[in-house]
Amino acid sequence: MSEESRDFIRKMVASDVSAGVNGGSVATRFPPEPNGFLHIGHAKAICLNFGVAEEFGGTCNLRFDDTNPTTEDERYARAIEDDVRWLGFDWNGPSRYASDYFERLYGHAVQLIKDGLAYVDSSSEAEIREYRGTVTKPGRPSPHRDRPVEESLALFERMRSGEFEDGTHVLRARIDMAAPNMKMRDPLLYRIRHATHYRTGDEWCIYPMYDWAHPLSDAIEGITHSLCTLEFLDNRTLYDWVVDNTRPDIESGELGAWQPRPRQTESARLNLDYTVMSKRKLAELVSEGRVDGWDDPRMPTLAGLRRRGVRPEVIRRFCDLIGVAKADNRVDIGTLEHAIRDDLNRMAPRVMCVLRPLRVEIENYPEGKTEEMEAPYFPSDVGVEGSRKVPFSRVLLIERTDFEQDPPKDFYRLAPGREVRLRYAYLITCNDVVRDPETGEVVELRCTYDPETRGGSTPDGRKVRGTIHWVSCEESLPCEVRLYDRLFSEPNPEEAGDFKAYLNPASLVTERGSRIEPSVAEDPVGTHYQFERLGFFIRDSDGVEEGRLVYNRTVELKDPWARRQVQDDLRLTEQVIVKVEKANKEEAPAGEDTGRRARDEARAADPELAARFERYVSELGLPEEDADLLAGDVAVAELFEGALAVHDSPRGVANWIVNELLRELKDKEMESLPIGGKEIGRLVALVEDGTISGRTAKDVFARLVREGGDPREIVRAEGVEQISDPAELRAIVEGAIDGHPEQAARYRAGQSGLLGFFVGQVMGETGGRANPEVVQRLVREKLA
RNA sequence: UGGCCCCUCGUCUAAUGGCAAGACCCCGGCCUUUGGAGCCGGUGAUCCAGGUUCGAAUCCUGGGGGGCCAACCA
Repeated sequence: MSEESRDFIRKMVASDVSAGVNGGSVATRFPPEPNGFLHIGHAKAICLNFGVAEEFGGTCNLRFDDTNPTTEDERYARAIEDDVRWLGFDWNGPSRYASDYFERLYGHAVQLIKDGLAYVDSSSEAEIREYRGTVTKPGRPSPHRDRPVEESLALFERMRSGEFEDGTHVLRARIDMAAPNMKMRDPLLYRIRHATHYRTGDEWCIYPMYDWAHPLSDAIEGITHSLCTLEFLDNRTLYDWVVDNTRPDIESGELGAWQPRPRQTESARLNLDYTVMSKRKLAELVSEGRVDGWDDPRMPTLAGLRRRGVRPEVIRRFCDLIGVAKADNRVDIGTLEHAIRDDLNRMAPRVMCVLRPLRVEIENYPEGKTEEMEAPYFPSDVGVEGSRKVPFSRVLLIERTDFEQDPPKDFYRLAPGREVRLRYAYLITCNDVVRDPETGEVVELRCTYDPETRGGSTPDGRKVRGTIHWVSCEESLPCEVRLYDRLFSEPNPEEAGDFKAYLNPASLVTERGSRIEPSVAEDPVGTHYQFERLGFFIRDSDGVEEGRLVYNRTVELKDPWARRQVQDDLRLTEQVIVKVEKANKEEAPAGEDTGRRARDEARAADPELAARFERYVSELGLPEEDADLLAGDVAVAELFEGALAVHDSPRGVANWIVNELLRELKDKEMESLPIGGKEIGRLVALVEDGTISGRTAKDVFARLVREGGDPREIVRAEGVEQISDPAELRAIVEGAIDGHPEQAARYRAGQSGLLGFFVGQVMGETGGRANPEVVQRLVREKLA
């Protein structure tokens, strides 16, 4: 990961480390549920978790989140371990299992009941749903919500001992049935499930839910940074609740005293064009036989990608390329393909294979003669040494698509009367075309070769544009070639209804009559090749027992000619459409201002607030919008008036409160701020009388919010008074200009946006003390 | 009583309030015994409207658009 542009997670971890949070240690975890195979979306999570641990000298655990006995299986756990190792990562210590913590989790639950924070609910599933309310309707308390602690304790114990049927009781956290965040409406912690767990067998018949098991597992393992995907955002509040309401030693000690204290951070999951990433949907494709197992080369699973011929370093590189952020995304499959080609181009030896053979007889080449043509494994620009011999004889096979009876414009392969180069061999000219008398299909070409061009060179210097691949009819080996393409024909198959309706019928085309040069005969399964002019391929495990050769296409070569043939370049038309749509997009009608409505209601309920609003507009002359914000909340209004008491500048003070203070109040209460109106007033006064620059004021404000104090004192102590004297600034301005001659030239050439660049330089140089207006004038003068 | 998150070239990701950058894709050109690779160049973006500021992709307000949450799944 490059120094200069780190993603927001790495920035956060870096800042935690340097601030000494958790003693500066970093511990992450990758927590899959063993209920399916890992896919490339998991690879993104793996690269993130292991990558962060590596880069900050921390550790990363592998933990199986196996709290649902009905879906999980040992074979998935082993396959996941294999996949993580294959990707090139090694986890900290042994694999961990949430199921190893069942006893401890149970103990924490018992304590939670004792603390009055959980209860056994004996409602039915339907009742619980009913009582939970909806996103717009608050929930109602369950009739069992106030069950005595002893009763819940006894019931919970009996749940564990197996006395109850599935679904008869659950353990719930007692939080808030009316919480706007649905996750906080008394979430379920345990359910009864009489099922055999693949690890704990029949030892348990109650199983913890994700929201209970996950934060506690993190806390138990000493995880510092619990990284997950965006859909768990709402769960974070509950995550923190669990951590804050449990104790490391269960019964004694301080609530939430976990050390380190794990923090959850969410980032966007990966979506890839032309495939699906949901485990459920992938499982469906497998179970319905739409694909040939989890490792079908069309699957986005790591097992599938591996069999397709994608190397682990490619997947890591791909994860690097796509980055980590919070915006929903859908990554172009081309980015993956680029990474694959980039890798294979450098490591895959070139060989020749003819997919759909067309017979070519060289009429002037002696019958029975065979020559060995020397063919390098890599083109010179790759720089890898090595070569093999390719047998050449009178009867050859070339690609059917490399011949055209009536060649289109710019076609420079074989056609009647045309000459092409056979790669590493001779130049040949097509003299005659033999057709099937019945069907008229071309079955054979009659050609002559130029003996002077052995190896493909032209001693006379003539230019031959076309070079095609070939094999000897006699010496080549029969093989099967599987041409894989994207699984779906739609970029986003999940978008509309039944994703299976968009399965690409041509996602696998099998060529059974292909022929390959003999040099590959003994190569093991998993050998990568570039079949010249066709793409990258890998030898598949199928057929080895019978000695058959089977190859999977990993990815095609970039092929502008083929692209041109496929007239409708989808991406291009899509681009045009998007642009047109953008241009035609009408201004949407404005909706209701819900914030304003809330504040209007507050004023309707509080005549004094309403009076303030009126006064701000009529007496103070504030714009209605500002007055609305200032007089929408009593605390804000009082702070405003407190500021006015020390500095009577309604507009200036209002601007500072509206634009700066309101930001601080977004996730904080007014009471928690160490400053009041007086400080704001004094700060604004310092700006308005020119004592400090606006920029310095923001620094001072940030400090005020952090630690309080008197702005005047801070300014004096720090010596950050504004510098407005041109004489004092001139040297600094000149220094900035002389230090950046290139920018100066560009500015003089008309790039006036660079004015800000120079002002920024001077501001930085002076620690924000320079008067920017003066600086701006000086820069203009100097560069005029 | 709904809450929360997100919005930068076609795509993905950068950018202390101070030069909108990189990669993929696409388009030219050079080179070429792969219509590959490589090299050189190019097109192309801050969702919108107000506000704050000397200066806004970034801060404030509002609007628009997208996403997540109402499993005894994770």
